[in-house]
Amino acid sequence: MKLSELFREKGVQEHYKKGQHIFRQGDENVNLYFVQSGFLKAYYLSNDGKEQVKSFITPNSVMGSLVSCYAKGKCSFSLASIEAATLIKLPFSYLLKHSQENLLLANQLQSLLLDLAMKKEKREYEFLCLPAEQRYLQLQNDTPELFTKATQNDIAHYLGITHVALSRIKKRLSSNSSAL
Amino acid sequence: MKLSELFREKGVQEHYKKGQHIFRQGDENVNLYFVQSGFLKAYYLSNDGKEQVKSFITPNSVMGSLVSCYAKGKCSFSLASIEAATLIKLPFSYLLKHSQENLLLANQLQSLLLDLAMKKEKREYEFLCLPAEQRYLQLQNDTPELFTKATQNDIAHYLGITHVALSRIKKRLSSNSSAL
DNA sequence: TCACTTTGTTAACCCAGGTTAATGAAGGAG
DNA sequence: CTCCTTCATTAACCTGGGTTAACAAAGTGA
Repeated sequence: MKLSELFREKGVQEHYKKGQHIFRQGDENVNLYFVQSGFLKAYYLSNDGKEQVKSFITPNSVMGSLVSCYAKGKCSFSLASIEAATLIKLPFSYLLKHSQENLLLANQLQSLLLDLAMKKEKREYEFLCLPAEQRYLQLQNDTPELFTKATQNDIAHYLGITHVALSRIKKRLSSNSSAL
Repeated sequence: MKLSELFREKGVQEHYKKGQHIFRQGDENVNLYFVQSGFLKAYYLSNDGKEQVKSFITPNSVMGSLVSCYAKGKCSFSLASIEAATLIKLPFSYLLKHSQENLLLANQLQSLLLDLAMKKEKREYEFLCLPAEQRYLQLQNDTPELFTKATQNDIAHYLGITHVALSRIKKRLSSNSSAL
């Protein structure tokens, strides 16, 4: 059995309107979600009530709170749709159980996790080694489609800055490039 | 077969002196390392030659460059010992191959990856949502033993700041606490 | 149509942290 | 012991980004 089959056969399709939440920080949510269509953002609310964007989620990816799914904690972030979305919901335990008796599935979960780990490693690198301006350029390069869907505010919070700082960066970049 | 057995039976023990490198950024290194003893740091050299610490590695953990092991790229960071260390080296492909036919091993690799993913998620959260001072306090809380082994410089670079800024933070904290 | 909300830009002011450099303490190596 | 290197602290100066607020543009709804 393949992962996609498991989602198709055992998962439940759900529709979300723009701006709706799939789950909220503090919830217990033990599901994985496969994104069929739409556009999501995962974000943290910090202690002082400020929003910081953990990641944007595009179609054909799998999303969920590992801490809640796997470590039986509460979701450390919220998941909401930026664009009307269709998801397939599947309890993580279901996948875990099947992966304990099905090698193909176990290996698919493995490569999912390996890809996730490498993505997170990249983000860690960017926060450690690149200034905000460079992170902005990287993002433009890596996922240009994001700029048509997310607000400047969300993009800034993904980069770890405010929308005011992002606006300044854009101005700086445009004046530099025109000066060349 | 368990993961620990695989390391014990198929791995090669290696000894490193303080300050020695296990691999360097740009190398191809397809091994996983199990840390028997010692203390390591993984660090990036950014374009302008500055060092940033990706992570500290304590005994009983497994370390390696996923990008090099799994994605067949070059190591994106260097791995060096801070304290004399004994490691067991095992090609990642070996683990991957066996995990494709051995469920127990596949599930152990899985939980290794899940733990890694959660650790990285925590770090991402800290960079996004916490100021340097808070990150410092967290680190003190999470791994106090680190402060006896790593230099202020390494700790600062792990926090994403310079050792000068770290010194200022410490001063700020000590004067605040004495004022209470 | 007009009112209201959301979004993006810009300015003014402030502060945390970067940079550079001086100083001192600690620890080898000879 | 002396020299030299590594490590930590501190000061002076500068800059990028946070904060607040004003303003304009673009939706959105009644």
